[in-house]
Amino acid sequence: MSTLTKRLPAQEVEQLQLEAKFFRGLGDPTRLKILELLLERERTVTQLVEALGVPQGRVSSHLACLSWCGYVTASRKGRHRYYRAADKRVRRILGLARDMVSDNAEHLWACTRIERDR
Amino acid sequence: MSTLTKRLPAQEVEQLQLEAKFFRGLGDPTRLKILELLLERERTVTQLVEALGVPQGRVSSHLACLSWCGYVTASRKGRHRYYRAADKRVRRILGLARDMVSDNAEHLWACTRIERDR
DNA sequence: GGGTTCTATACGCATATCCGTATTTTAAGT
DNA sequence: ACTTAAAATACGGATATGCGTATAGAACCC
Repeated sequence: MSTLTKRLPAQEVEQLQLEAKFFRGLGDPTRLKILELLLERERTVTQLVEALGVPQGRVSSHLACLSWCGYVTASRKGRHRYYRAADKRVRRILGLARDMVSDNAEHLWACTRIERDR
Repeated sequence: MSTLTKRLPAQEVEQLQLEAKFFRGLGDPTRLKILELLLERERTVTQLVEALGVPQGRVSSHLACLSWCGYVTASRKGRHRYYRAADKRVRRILGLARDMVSDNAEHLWACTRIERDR
């Protein structure tokens, strides 16, 4: 349980937890790359595996995560399952982040305090 | 080392790691609340401690993290140190996220796959 | 039904990250 | 210089999360 409930209404804390979870959905390089690829065009799991060189099971897991968070949607076509970026807002968020990161790259790179490298 | 280097140039992987780290900076409810408070107006650590009911050391740690990531800036005034949100883009990112989350709250809430509750 | 292809899930391990508590550092005020 | 308020950092413990590997499920074809 979050310590925040000490001062904030439970409902607001829940909302904050959801948003935090949402952002953690973007907190992994592989998921970011997947999203980038899906912003170009829809793709199957197998195509992503090929493009990324990451084991299939892991790609599926990451897609599940992205899907729960609402970043991607999927549809079946025959034997395959096509994934695509869910929303224009996904592109906007990634764009803003990329902007801010490039304004701040060295600084961010040096950060070893709470977030370590991965 | 990320498995991504198997297919992607090291430089691109570094960029993705930075962006992921950047988003993880927003992946905590307390930090989100701090940002929200700092979007209203600048505040000192002590004021944030009071508003949040969170121990001072932890607030400082979270601020350090937010600062490394470029979400907040600080300046001294007398004995105090005032923190403020760094950038209009911070507000935009949080706004977009809040939108997407509210469109997807139940779904996101139910996600227990990769991201668990905290 | 059996086989094949594509995708999703499970499990154990290693590490990242958050928390509680205590301590150190910084700088203002006297 | 000494005191004190304000803020930053340190450390151990607990949990979350990503990875590797293996396995299960689903849809299609014969």
